[in-house]
Amino acid sequence: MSAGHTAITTPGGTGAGEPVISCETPQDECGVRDVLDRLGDKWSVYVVVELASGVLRFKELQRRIHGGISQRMLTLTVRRLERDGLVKRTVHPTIPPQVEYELTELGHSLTHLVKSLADWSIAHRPDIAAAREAYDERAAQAEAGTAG
Amino acid sequence: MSAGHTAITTPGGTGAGEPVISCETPQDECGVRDVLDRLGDKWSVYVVVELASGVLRFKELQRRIHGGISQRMLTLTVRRLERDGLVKRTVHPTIPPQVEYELTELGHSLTHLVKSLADWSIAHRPDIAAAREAYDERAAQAEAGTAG
DNA sequence: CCGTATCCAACTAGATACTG
DNA sequence: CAGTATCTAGTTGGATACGG
Repeated sequence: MSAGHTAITTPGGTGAGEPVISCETPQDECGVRDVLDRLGDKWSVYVVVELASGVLRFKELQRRIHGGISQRMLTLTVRRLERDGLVKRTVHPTIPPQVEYELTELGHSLTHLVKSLADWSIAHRPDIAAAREAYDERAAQAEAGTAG
Repeated sequence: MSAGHTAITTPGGTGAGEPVISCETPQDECGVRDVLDRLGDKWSVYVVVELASGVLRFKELQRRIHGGISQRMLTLTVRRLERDGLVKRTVHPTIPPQVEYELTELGHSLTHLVKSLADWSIAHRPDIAAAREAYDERAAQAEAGTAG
């Protein structure tokens, strides 16, 4: 796991030991950008999550996500994931054609991260909601104060 | 850390114990979407990373990221982060004005996640690069085979 | 069934000019 | 210095029609 160009230090007196990400090439942000470019789009995470539980065919995958992903977007998404080696695509040359999707090992290793993300989100959702309310409140008041 | 509606199970014979994310409301993906909506844009992560090391003023922040974030985008980004309670904004009513940005506790707790993301990315970057090359190779060959 | 192609709407982001 | 406003370009995503 030799991280290479990532290091952790703890700033002054903040106490708890928050990680400070430092890298030789700050523009790359140590590669965080890479993962985010992969998962930051609208559907990739959904696909990974659904595939985490097993092999799925195209239509079935579409049905599960069915908050309503279009054929087009599902195709684009699985293609990208396949290209990145996160998803394996198996074509059975039957009639009608049958295509199965599953996570690769690499893809499975990602599910741990996704899990962390989910946990953090759930744990802090109330905090964020509160922060937003407070912010919007202040914004509204500032608006009122500025107007007139 | 009672996760609420996130659960881990291990599928059939895959072996290693990859997490399977399940939730009551699959459309929400257990809230993964939430974090990603926050970090998935082009600049948020950069800001969080830079702020992870300490307090920064607007201009300084812009300079550090300066792969080239515009004033506009930096403003929008820090505002969103502020609204979500990840960043604290302190205005010193001096002349010229001076505004300082720093991570809140909530923001700092996120840096751990970002770190994980970075680590994963760095660890698997070669795998992904290889997968891409292989994929593009295959695609090129398929192209050649189809043509003519 | 699985996918591609096309067209269109919405959003994100950059450049620039201007204000307090 | 910090921020807003405007205008424009690029990208993403959805609907639909069609092809293997």
